[in-house]
Amino acid sequence: MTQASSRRNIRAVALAAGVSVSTVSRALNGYGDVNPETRRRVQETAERLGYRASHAASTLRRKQTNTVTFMVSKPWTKFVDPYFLGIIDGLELALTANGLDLQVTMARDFEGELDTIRRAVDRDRSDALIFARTRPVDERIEWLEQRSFPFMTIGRTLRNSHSFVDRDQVRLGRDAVRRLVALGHKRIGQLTTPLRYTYTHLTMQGVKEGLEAAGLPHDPLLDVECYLSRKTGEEAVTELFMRGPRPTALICGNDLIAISAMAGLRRLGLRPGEDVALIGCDDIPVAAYVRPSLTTFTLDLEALGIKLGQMIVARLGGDLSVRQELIPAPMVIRQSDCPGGEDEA
Amino acid sequence: MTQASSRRNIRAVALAAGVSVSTVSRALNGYGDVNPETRRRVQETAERLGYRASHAASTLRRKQTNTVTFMVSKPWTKFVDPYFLGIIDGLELALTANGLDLQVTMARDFEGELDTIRRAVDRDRSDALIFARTRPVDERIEWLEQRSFPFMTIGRTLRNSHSFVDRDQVRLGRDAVRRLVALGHKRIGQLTTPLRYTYTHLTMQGVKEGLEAAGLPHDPLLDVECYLSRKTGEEAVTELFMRGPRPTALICGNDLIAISAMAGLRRLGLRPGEDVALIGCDDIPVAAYVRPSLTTFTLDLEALGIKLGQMIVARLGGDLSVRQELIPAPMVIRQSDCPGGEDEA
DNA sequence: AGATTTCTCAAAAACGTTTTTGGTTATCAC
DNA sequence: GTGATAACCAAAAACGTTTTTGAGAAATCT
Repeated sequence: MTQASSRRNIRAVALAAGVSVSTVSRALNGYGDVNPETRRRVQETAERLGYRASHAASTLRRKQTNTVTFMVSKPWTKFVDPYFLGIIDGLELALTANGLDLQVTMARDFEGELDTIRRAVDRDRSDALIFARTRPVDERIEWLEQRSFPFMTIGRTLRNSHSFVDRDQVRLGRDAVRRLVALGHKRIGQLTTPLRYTYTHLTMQGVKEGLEAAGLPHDPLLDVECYLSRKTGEEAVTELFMRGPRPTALICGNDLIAISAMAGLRRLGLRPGEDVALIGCDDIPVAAYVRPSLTTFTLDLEALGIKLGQMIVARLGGDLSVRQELIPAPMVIRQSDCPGGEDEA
Repeated sequence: MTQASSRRNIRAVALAAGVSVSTVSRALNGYGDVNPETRRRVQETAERLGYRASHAASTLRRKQTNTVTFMVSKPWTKFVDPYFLGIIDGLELALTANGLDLQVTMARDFEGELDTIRRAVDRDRSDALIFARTRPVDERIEWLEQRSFPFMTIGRTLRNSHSFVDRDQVRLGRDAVRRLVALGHKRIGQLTTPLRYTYTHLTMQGVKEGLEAAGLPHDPLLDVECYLSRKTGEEAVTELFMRGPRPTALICGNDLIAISAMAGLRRLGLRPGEDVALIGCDDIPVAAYVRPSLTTFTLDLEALGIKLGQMIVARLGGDLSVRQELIPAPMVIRQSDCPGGEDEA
């Protein structure tokens, strides 16, 4: 009808190219059963008219959205951002290379996470889901496994029955201890990220293993959990140094904890990087510029994102195998990890 | 048919509730012409079956997606993340309160930006677009205006014919100068963000106005443009202090520039916050913890995001008026802006 | 009582694709 | 020359909604 040509839809293209609607579809989607010459004409016509297939209609008919959703939780938002965006970056690269769109969505709080997932899954808005900040027991994972909806996480759980990518936290913890022990430290404390997350426990496990390997005892009194919204490294240090035997070195759950801990040390009259050694994690942009510059662990976030994307692509391509990848996080040594421990001998 | 009840669609609900398909639709979407008792029964049935309307089908039929797209450009990614996520946070709040979904998408590079926009617009994937990092002449805006597709920006252009939200950069520049002048500084330099962006020019304009108001000359030799990926504050400071008359104070385009400039000053044997005053911008989390702690400008990002969301909601509700809002950025005074200028008298 | 309005809902059309089915023409083997 | 095969394409069904149209019943008015 006349409508067909006024709206910019597949019928308009068919009309203009002098073929049927189905031929246009096959031609543009690269299927067989279409003469090369016809295909060329159709493509040209579509180009000329500025036609692009409606995503909604196409999603409705095939039952796939060609979209992968990355869910970011608000509690994650404020402080660990570089972590987040670097991954997105690589992920997007791997997905678009395979004709998939990446979509980021956000959950306001922990309760909202499941809602957000439901909105994406039940309403057929995406083919697969990705999220991070996994917890030892994670109801999001249970929910998704139950409906066998494709998903992948950054981080592990206790059961680990699903596919994930994760930083090698245990090794990271061991490496930090080994470095500090080599520098002469004997009382090594931790300012940890929230215990709610699996990766905190894994790091702590690595630290414990490192201490054992060095023949040192693990004193739980030297560990403090930090919540960046409420308890910064500054406050944690104050608490830690007031309550008992003082550590000579601190392994910090992330760089912001480490940098704020420096401020706390100064308030106690201690010189970070001289009286007390510090090691951070994440290598945020300012880590190289603070004083003392921060020894920390870096991570190729884009590479992690790319790997993640490739796993998702394989999964959506029908590969149902469970893949679990650990990415090493190399230490970048700067100035905050000073020698220490002489005063104890 | 039997199919209708096996798939979880509107027909299944209609069947189970003993009403017609159209009644289910009207009942669930809150339209009139449906008996309260019937509506209750339908809602209950839908709930029981776990039914949610397919987004694709619903989008196809009404011609709206109920989705707003926020486009973030990769060049933005690496360094100014908190800025980005804070806004998203508020935006999402305002949108979901009005039944709209937020979707974030990413452009790999400057060329990719227009592609990304086209993908969202031409394929009917969203009802409105939001993006930041506007440039004085911005082809994205021209493209969207040409098709009168609803959009809103964070930041301005030269023409400013569209709706936007922006930080009051000019005032910010003036405030910084006023503060430094009051502290006795006479040679005030700038380490600016990339000149590609409008907001850089606006800040510089504010600085210029501030200098004029104080009766001080503006020496372009005191200004250096920084690209964080290549030229950090550290390198900019080195260049600046080698080439001529040295400033006694530096207004920095963002906090990371300021903090890396501190490192540059130290390399020259100067003490930041004592020999040279520094003012940053953005108030990133570490700003309070570096030494000297950084005087900078903060911004209620969530509030900005909320305002943005409300403007979008109004626009999609049919309000075509152009709205332009400037958000003040209060200065938070810490230690890096020391008195100065005595040695010049 | 008859006419008119209001209320409630069912039927069907439409949105723009993709995919299945089947038909026509050309090509080939015999 | 006939039958089979292959290549190409058109027609129509289907995806799951929303919205328009209109029909029947109940209530109200004259």
